[in-house]
Formats: sequence, structure tokens, C-alpha cells
Amino acid sequence: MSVKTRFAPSPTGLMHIGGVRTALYAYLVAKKAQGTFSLRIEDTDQARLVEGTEEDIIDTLKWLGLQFDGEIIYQSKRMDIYKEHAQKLIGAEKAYEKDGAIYFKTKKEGKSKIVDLVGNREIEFDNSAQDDFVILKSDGYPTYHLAHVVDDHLLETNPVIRGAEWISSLPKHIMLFEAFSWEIPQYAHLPIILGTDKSKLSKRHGAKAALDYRQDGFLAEAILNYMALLGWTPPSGKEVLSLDEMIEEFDLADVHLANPVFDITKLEWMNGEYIRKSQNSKLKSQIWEFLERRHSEELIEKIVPLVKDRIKKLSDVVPLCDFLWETPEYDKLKVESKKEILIKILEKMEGMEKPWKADIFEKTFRELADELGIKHGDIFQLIRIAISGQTVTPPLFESIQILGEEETVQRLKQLIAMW
RNA sequence: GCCGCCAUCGUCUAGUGGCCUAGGACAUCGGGCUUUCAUCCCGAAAAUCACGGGUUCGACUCCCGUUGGCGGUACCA
Repeated sequence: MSVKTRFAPSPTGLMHIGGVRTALYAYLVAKKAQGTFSLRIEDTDQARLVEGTEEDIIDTLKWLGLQFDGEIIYQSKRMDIYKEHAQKLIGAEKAYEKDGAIYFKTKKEGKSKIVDLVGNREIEFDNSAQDDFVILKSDGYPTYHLAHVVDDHLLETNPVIRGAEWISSLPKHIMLFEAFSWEIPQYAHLPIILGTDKSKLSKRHGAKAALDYRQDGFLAEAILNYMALLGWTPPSGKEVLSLDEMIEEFDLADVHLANPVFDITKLEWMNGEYIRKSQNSKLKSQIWEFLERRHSEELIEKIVPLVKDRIKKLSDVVPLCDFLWETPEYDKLKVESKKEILIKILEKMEGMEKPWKADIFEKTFRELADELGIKHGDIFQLIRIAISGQTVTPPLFESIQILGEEETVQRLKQLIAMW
């Protein structure tokens, strides 16, 4: 039988990072088996629908490159199907109506048991604890339980991949499948991602929507790679791996059973790895877009090789490089006592033949430092502060090249004139 | 409370009875390179394998219990 997986979020909130991993694993499982991965929107709770969240889910998958197959399935458009199946159960005396809702009559004997694909572990429940439950609400919409069973059977989902918070509903689902005389699909319940305080990752942690990470300067590939590693180690032991490599190596049986803690620090490291691996031309486009195309592509192109090893997120470019397109603000105290030296530096600059050459530039100021009896490093640092107002910048000479000799001299003059 | 899932360095994890005096990655600390910061390279510290019982010639690995964490306990998903 072919493998069909699906990502089935409810449009009741922005897609969060946990959803990313669920979608990713479902995608990997499908692609590995050359099966299909689809998107189903579980919009059955009218009261909790939040406008725009469906689009957010779609945009997130698109950004991540987790392309789904076929059309999007909306449960709200399948009302007749759920109703028909609920009626069927009533006809078979396996369900009954009460207070305008339809309840499923649970059997109270025996055990419900499955072998979960995650870790291949057995999960067992005693049916005696299962109370009758609603399958069709009085507003005509199905509950998750009915919709899951009907849809995943009709759409031939296998395996069903979802969060571990569903484990306790398993007996309900198993009984429903049995009531319809349908084959029970294989299940994979993914451990829940925790925040640093070990509680379920949520808004409380300032947890963010997946797309907020794009806003923060993270790359889709890095997010995917990091999320894949939350609870899973590829057999090869490789940590940095592409989507294709993940498809190649992924197996639900290798997913760790314990709930992992989301660690932004490692995500940042991973993102830096991807930035460093990037082609300069691609990185240029990404930074350019990230900065909302406010600068010329030529400028960004010059910056890229300078910042590539120095940033972990696209957003890091701003504090590092904004002096290149904005007049710096000087903290006068830092260099006030160096006024005399700055004047000497300015004189040297004005005396240098243009265009300035790197080796001559360096030689000139090393000699000046010797002349003045100060350390080589100190004089370059002083120039750095003079042109940027910062103690940390991309390489000095390269920055000056971007700035231009005129602007560099101008900034020095202005600084000297400040006091 | 009840039901279920889980338990190896701060974090992500390797480990499926002897190869473990427990390995890797991130983070941390130290060093090298270096005109800043990074990158890169080298090194260190960091887990009595939650605890207590078994089983076994031998347990991180198997079983039981305890503790702890998480999840569920809705006409929400």
C-alpha cells in the first residue's frame, strides 16, 4: 500500500514551531516512500476559528519548502460525509442522539492497543475507562474524533502522524475504526516540544509563530534542519543535512521518545552554518530582501563576503553594517583623548595617493603607530571607531573601500570638529 | 485524583547485555590564528546513565517499584 501522510492543523492560531516539525516529519515519511503529503485544514470549531491563520499555515509551508500534493482539504466542506457516517453508526446502534448531539457508544470491555511507529513501542488502554463521547456536535460539525477517523480512512492516510497530545484519545479512535469495520491505520505520535522551563512550548515563552523566525533573520533550511534534529539523530550522525539527505535517512522508529527542549542557541548556530555554506549570490539576495531592498544590490554584494563569517542571522547585518549607509553616532568620550592622533591619521590619509591600496594603507598606519609609540592594533581600532562609531565592524580596509575615500576623510574631519 | 507517555552532560543526543574508566553536537571556559568581531584550528570542564530493588557470570541497556516531568481527563483541536 502506498504511503500517504498529511499535515492537519486547525486554523485557530498561527502556525508554531511544533507544527513545523510535525509537518516536516510527515513530509519526510511520505517522500522517503515516494508517497504523497497533503494538507488538511481542520476547521470544525467555528467558535475558535481565527481569520488569517489558514493563510499563515499555507505561507509557512511555502516558506519552508514543504510542498504538499493535491488540493487542500477543508473539513468544513465535508459536512455531509461526517453526518452520513454518524447516521450510519446510529443505524447500527453504535451511536445515539442526545441534546442535539450524536454520541458514540463506547464498549467498556477489553483493551485498546497499538504499536506506535515512534520507537515501535506498544501503547495500551483499558476500555473500561472510556465514556461515551460526542462525534457530531449540535451545530452539525464533527468533533476531531469523528473527523479524524472518517477522513484518514477515506483519504487512506497511513501512517497517521500527529502530536503526542493525541495519545490519550487513541481508544476513542480505535473504537470508531472498529465500529466502521475499517482497518486501523498505523500511528506515529511525536513527543511534545518543550520550552526552556520544560513546559509545553507556548505563548508563555514568548513562543512565536514560525514565520516570526523569518522576521528574525532565520533561514528556512536552518529551521527545518534544526527541527528535524529535535528528537531525531540520523543514522549517519551528520548534524547539518539537506532536506534530501533527511528524506534519505529519516525513520520514525529512530525518533526519540522523550520530550525535547527547544534551544534557540543551537538554532542560531545552525543558521550560521547555513549562512556560511550559502552561495554569495544567494546570500546577497536574501540579505537584500531582508533589508526590504532599501539599498542597492551592488552595495549588498560588496558586503556579503565581509559579513558571511560574522553573522548568525540575516538581521545581524544591521548592527554590524548600518554605519555604511548611515552617519554613525559617536560616543565622544571613547576617542576624545585621541584627538591629536586622529589629526595625524587624517593628515596621512589626505597625503595618500588615491585610490588607497590595502598594503600601503596598512604600512602607513603601522609606521604612524610606531612613530607615535602606540600599538598597531590601537591605531586601527581608532580608525575603525572614527569611521563607524563602533568597536566591532567588518574588516577595516574593506569597509573603507565601500565607504569611499571621500566619505572616510569626511567622517574623520567631522569627528575632530566635534570638540 | 484518575488514565497514558517519558527519564544519559546546562541543552539536543549516541548507546538495543560485555567494545562505556559513557561518545558526538550546541553552549561555557582556556589556547592558537588575527588591526576589531567573527570564521577556522587545538584543548578543558561538564552525566555517581533520576532513585531503589531484582534478573544475569556481567547492566546505561531487561523486569518491578518509587520519584519527577509532560500530556489527557470538553458539544477544543
